[in-house]
Amino acid sequence: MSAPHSKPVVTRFAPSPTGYLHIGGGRTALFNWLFARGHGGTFLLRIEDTDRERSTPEATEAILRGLTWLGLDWDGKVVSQFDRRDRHAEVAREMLARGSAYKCFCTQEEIETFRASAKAAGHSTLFHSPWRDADPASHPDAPYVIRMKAPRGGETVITDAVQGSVTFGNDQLDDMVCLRSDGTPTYMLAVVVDDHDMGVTHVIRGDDHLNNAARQTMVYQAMGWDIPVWAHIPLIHGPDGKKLSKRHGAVGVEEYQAMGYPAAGMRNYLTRLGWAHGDDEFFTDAQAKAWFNLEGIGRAPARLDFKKLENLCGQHIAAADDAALLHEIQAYLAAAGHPALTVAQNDRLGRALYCLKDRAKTFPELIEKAHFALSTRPIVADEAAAKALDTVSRGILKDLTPRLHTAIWEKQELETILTEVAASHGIGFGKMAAPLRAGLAGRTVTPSVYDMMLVIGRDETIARLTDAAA
RNA sequence: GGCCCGUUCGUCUAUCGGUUAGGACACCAGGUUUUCAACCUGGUAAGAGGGGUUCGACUCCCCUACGGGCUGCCA
Repeated sequence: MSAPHSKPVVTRFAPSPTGYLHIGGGRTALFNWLFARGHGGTFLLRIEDTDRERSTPEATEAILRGLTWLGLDWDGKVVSQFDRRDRHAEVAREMLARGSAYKCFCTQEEIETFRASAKAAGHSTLFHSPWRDADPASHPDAPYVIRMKAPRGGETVITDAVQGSVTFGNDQLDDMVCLRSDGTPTYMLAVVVDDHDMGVTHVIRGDDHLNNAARQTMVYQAMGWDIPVWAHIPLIHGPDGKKLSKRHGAVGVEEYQAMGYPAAGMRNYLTRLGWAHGDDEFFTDAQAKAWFNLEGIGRAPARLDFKKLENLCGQHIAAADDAALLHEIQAYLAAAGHPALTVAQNDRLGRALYCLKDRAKTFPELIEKAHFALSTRPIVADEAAAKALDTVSRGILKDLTPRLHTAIWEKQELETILTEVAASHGIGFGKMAAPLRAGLAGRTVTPSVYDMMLVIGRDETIARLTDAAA
């Protein structure tokens, strides 16, 4: 870490709106959010839309939706980088006035030609503009870009909270373009101006920007601005260790919602991926905020492990508050394109959650096990369940139903009755559970038969069992 | 090509010169059980390779290998 910052923490997430919110971007946002929230700081959101060709409002919407689903709330208004282009141009001119930048009249064709031949000859492709030290009197009346006048000798050192001290020889850094020939700013300039103007104290971003940090440092120095604390975090890789791409399956954050992972589980998993706090694996948001620090971030890229994600999600579902869980399930259903629950289904699912949430790792799994609560008569047994409803079993059910009419509808009593009925037929309760499941749920995989009976109630239980026994 | 970063069980990681290298997920075996899930017990499994420095290296330095990133008037 560099000099201690006594200023309040300000972090930001700055995606470019060229597609959905990538899972790696989601984690970057999460880290920034956790760091800000854990330090009583501010978390800002800036859309880097200076590339007009590739930026779309749809992508911005998708990114906002992804962040919202993940539960990452930002402070203040979303900043559009493009809206700040006049300010960026102003800074470029200021650099020009200070002599730390210059006008370059080379055309893109010239530069491309140079790079192609340099590459072919095996030389460095760093471009050295002949206009760097040209007399302004010789400037033609033609389009130009404003380039940073980067120091030629010496080295630039960046101090990174994750990567440590990283040194770049200045001969490796060329005079980057700050203002394009059409007057629009480049990312390299805009990111520095915006981070400065927005008061960003900690830049936590992917380590694909590590090299850029050296270039950006030069802009800070040229303008005499304070350099933020850098924290370049490794990218997330696919299960095979390769760069995460579409062929690995889900890359967009919203896909994870559609697959039925609870947001709290995603946050926990993503936080733990590439960051550690001793041996802690399962933790709440409050704990994550309190514990998260830059020192705990690893330096190697981490691979996505869906098994572990599921395990953590299962724990979060089990720990969730019923009402909140119900809301999230409804949102999942909508995101996955499933029909919404009816009022009756919603009511019964809400009452069934207590016996469902301990046995599901994802929402699809929970919904599957909630089949008994979401269905109405007649309950149609699936193939496996139907096998449990043979003649003998139906006879037992017929024997059972009359006794349920007068039973006290609570677990203890039901247990007593079912055990007695089973015993009277010379079988253990285990043998009786299968036909009960088939009759009550039409499935072989369900919650406890007692829980199902309690959730759907006496009348429905008797009706379903009577149906099954017929 | 040049520059930069990385490398501990299959996976995520702990360790910040001295540990029988720990935990979690996954996996295997056994137990429990009302299906599933859960739970209990036990087990397999790691410092990329090679040089140094040191009384002592996973830990510090160098080289190699492998992986990744940057090298744009993209971000």
